[in-house]
Amino acid sequence: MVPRSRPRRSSPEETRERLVVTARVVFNREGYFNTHSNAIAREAGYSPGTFYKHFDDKREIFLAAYESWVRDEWEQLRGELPLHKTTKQLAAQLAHVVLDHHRSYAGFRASLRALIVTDEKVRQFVLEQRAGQLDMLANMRARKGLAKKTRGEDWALLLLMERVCDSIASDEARELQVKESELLRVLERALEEHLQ
Amino acid sequence: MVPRSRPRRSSPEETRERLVVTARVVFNREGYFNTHSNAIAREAGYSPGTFYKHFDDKREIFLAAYESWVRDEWEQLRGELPLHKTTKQLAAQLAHVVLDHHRSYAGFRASLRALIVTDEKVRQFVLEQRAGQLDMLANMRARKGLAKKTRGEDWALLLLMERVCDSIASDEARELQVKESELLRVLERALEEHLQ
Amino acid sequence: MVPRSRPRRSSPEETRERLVVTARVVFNREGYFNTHSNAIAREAGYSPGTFYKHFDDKREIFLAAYESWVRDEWEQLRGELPLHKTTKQLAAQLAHVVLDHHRSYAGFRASLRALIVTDEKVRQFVLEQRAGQLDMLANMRARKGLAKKTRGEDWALLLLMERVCDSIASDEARELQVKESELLRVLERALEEHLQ
Amino acid sequence: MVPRSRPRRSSPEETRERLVVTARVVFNREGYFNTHSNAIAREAGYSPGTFYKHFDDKREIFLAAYESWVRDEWEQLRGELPLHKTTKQLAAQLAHVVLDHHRSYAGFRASLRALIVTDEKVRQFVLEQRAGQLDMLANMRARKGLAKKTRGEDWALLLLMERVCDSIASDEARELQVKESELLRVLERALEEHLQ
DNA sequence: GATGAATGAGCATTCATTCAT
DNA sequence: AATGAATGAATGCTCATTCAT
Repeated sequence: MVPRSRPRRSSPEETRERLVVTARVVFNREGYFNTHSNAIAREAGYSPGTFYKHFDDKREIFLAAYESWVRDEWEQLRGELPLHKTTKQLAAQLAHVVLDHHRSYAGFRASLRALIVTDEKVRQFVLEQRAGQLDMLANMRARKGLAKKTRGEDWALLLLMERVCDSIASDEARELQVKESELLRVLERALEEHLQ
Repeated sequence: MVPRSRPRRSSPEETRERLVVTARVVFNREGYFNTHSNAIAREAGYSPGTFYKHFDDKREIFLAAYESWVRDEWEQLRGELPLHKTTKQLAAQLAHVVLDHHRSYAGFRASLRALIVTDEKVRQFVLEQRAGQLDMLANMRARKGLAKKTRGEDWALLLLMERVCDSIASDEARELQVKESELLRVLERALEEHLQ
Repeated sequence: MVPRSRPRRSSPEETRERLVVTARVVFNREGYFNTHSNAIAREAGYSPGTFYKHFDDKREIFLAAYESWVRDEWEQLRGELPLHKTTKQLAAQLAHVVLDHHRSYAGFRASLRALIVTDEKVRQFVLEQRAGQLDMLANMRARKGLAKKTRGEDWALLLLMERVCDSIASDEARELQVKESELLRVLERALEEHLQ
Repeated sequence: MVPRSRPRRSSPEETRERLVVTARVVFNREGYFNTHSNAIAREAGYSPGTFYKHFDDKREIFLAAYESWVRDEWEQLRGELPLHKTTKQLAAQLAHVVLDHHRSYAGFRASLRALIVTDEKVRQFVLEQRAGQLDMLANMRARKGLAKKTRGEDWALLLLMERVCDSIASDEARELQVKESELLRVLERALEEHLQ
């Protein structure tokens, strides 16, 4: 809530970046529908006017925040891929990276799901990301000469990972007395089987 | 959009029921955050005042609508359980029932996910439903003398079903060129394995 | 500034009328661009929401106020026409009626002139009123069997009346040490000549 | 809309002049209330800061623009006075010059009328201009030994000219199917009679 | 002299909720 | 039981103006 210290005057790019970073935090904490453009600006240390210099509306900064989050995740995933030898290790690492990301963005992701239904632009944007993930998975298996899977099997794997990670990240699992370790093992096994 | 015809005066129960049924439709169509309490009242053929005679606020009718939807689903699931002999048939039927429900409530469910994060009451309510589902699954396996599974495995199965059905129901899968039949087969296989 | 007393609940028509009457007063006093929709509502004794129940925006109530003013003027003019015998008397009366109206709406009229340029809807609306006035003038002369005048001469007469009345009504004339009586005499003479 | 090319640094007088010239154009095109100070600066090729180095506020540059326009008109009128012999020719020329000016500033003038009511400084400034016009007219007749007219008659003449020219310049007359030539003839006749 | 990022008071508008009828 | 006019706090957004560079 306390305005971050910042230089009194900076480049538009820095300002925009600061706003996006703050938006990630605020959307995640409060949800899209409880977050007001003025609140993002204030928490980033700016006034309402500055927000509207950089974004037409709340939806626009939400998409920017989503993009920035997806970019982060992909970068980390790409970083992990070449590092590990055994399928088992790779599966464990991938599950770990994805879970880590979901942990930071559980609240953000919940709003995302609601927006997809309502907002055509968000829907399109997310679909593109998803298509990219599907293709990456297929390529990975192809490059490594692994067993064929249908696109449906790939998609179901991604959905399982997404939903299980959301469940852990949002504390839902814990409150249902479900052990995180059991869930992670399910994920790792599913990944392993897929990458065999 | 057109107000339904209704008797000018009726019992409180009928009025409440009419409002809940309308709310299911409207929330599903527009999402929670785009639905205005006056709009529900109007579409049900009542005035705003009547709405607030029956519900303290918008959240309350949302929960009532959710409850009514869950009740419907359970009734149908319970109806299917005794009817089928082979595990395979049962798995197929369960997947079918769940998918059917998700199809009618894709929009509703998206709002639900966003509300869970924001609204403690909604969160509690949903958690109770989920706990019930988990227990039912464990009981089912126990009654039939099936192989033991961890609670984590059960929960992962429910999450997979939920998320896959949402993906089909919201057209997400189709737009990603994923075949519904492939997804359904994944679901059925997972269910079968679980109920063996 | 003090909210007018009003029944706690009344018909939409009465509310709308009260808002329009207040708008006439406020627009006239403050000018269109200094008048805020909330201020109209407040001064009429209502809240902001009530304003937007009846009007989409400020422009809409401005047009309603203009229409109501024009209607008043026409009614009074029509009332005068049959009453007077000599052309001289008629001319004096018409000048008097028009001046009276301009006196109450000097401020309103100034905004009107600015809006005509900017706002196409206002422009169209005013043009229709003006066309009506021109036709009325021609008809009047025709019915009384008076000397023919060109449409340009008619229009120039109306413009003279309008502008002179505005000048008196806004105190502009007085501040330029121009005697109101001299201006009125010019008007009456121009009218007389026209109606001869 | 395109910023004019200009030297990176210039004298304060040149900068101010450039801003005023741009302001005339923009105010005329968009109206006072739709013109933003930043837009004037940008269109003149300067930044907002520079604007406020030269003008305390928007009103000040509006007055400067008005003054510059009045100065132009007077210069042209003074240029015409000595050139023509017959009263008829003079009347025609004066009408022509005034109409020409109104044609370029129809939009500007509409805002002016609205501001006069609201803004005391504008009101005073305009009144001074008007007083000057009245005096010039009286002097003209005196110098030429023409028939006496009351100040009211003079003022009515100026108002007629102003309003008729506005009506032509703003296309109002044309849209009412009033012929420009008929209006001009009315003006010329009124002027002639006045200068006889 | 010029910049332009930043400001923030202020206005337009919405919608969940109330209460007199 | 039902009405629906009215509410008003809350939010989105603008734009004249400032000031550190």
